[in-house]
Amino acid sequence: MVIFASLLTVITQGFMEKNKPTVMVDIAIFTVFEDKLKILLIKRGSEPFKDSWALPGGALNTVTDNSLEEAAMRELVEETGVENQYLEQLCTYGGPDRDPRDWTLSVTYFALVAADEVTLRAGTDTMEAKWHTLTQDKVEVSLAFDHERIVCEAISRLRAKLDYTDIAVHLLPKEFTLSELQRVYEIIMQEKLNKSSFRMRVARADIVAPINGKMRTGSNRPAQLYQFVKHEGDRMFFPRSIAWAQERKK
Amino acid sequence: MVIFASLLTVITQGFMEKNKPTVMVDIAIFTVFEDKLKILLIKRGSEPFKDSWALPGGALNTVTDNSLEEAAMRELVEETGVENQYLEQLCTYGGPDRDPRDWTLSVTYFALVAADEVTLRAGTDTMEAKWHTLTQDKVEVSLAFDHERIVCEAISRLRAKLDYTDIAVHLLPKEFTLSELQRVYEIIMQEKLNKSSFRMRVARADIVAPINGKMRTGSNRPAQLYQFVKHEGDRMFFPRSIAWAQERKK
DNA sequence: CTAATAGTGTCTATCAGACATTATAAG
DNA sequence: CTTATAATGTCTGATAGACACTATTAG
Repeated sequence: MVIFASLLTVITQGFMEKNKPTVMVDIAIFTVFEDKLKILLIKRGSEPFKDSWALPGGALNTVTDNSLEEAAMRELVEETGVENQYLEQLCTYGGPDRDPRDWTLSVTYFALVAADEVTLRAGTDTMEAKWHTLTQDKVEVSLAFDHERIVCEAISRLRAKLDYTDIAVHLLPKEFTLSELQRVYEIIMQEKLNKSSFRMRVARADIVAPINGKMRTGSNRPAQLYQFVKHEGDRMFFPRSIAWAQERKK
Repeated sequence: MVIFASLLTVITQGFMEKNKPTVMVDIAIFTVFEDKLKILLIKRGSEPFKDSWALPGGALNTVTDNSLEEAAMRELVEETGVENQYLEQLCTYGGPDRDPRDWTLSVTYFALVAADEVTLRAGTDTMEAKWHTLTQDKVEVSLAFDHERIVCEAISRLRAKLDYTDIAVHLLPKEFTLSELQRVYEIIMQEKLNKSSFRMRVARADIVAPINGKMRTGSNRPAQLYQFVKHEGDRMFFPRSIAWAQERKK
């Protein structure tokens, strides 16, 4: 009986090994321009979900990919043409019904790119890549698979991290003013922030440095240009969180 | 024996199929007792890493598992005998060298259980489950695969979330005193916390409620017993983070 | 009484937010 | 001059941390 049971186990495991899930790597790539948070989507050229929009991604290939991060970075560079961008693992989703073809597992990432450095991959015969505006955390088009949920999760993470880290600098060009940085925070947080508080916090966090003598000119007082200063762990911890403070207002 | 051999062939062929990785679900299960943070480890009964300790886990079964979460929860219940514990996805690791047998992908979770509710699975012939004390974020035994890295990541996440959420209540029995709750925080944060500040924050967060009339007695002033109050989203956001405050001291 | 732990009160430094004020450009 | 935006200053309320203090049990 014991032998029979263990045999069953082996058989089951045998089937299981054969029935591995298909593993995908999908990325939510964000940028900010036109005063809006944007996400990069790909129009699907084939079934399932033909003509729907989806997150850039692809199947993991164990022969060519040496890590998940590498697979994600490859996809990111392929789509945006930009290397060394901010990339962070998000969540992993799995289930039998995510894709009608198979039990699939998606390891999702989220990436931040500066709009001015991106050159979208030329639209091929079947695939079209396009920035979509996020309004109330949603795009206007319907998304393939469970990608809508992934987008929500990605925005939620982005907003959470914005509150206690410096990652917003990755959305800006190499040189930027503090007002521009604050504007990015406001666009993503969907809240107006206090100028002096914001500046004090940014100064304390020590993540930007003025570029001596360089100013952004216009028909008003010129603004000091800053650049991002790399930090080990590149985190800036705010002593109080912006989100909490705003929570208190209600 | 012949049956075994042919089954092995099937298994091997399964591995080769379509360049898919083998998918594992591993869990870092924490508890607190004896004034120490503990993690549940399993002694491996077979190669590779025979006799090393590893995180509880197993291969994802696409035939029986309907989601990753379900697979993780099954593993958690199997090991601890406790249902409905705190379970959260951690990270996903993948690479060709994590396991000598195959390109593997581990979806890792972390779980919190109350020590008094756990009954460790009876040790079978080959597997032994045991709580290991974490000292300086390390166990005294060597871990299989890249599980040491996963444990580090899990502790780091636990500590981070402790700072702005209420998850520590999941490490305590159903009834507890505020001093006990504070002690759990101190054990994990490895810092002594201020009593009045801690109590004010806990009170404001509104996540525990006194159990009317119930007191813990001893050879000192009796302490009010509290119970956990479920909250939607079950998060308590501290207006200032404990960690930051302590960062400032240096 | 003492010992031990529970629980509260007071003071201080710090910080976010609100709002005002000054600075510097173009036209 | 006006307009626009940059940048700084001032005041207030909230709060974490330090530390002292009171409360309540057992023995």
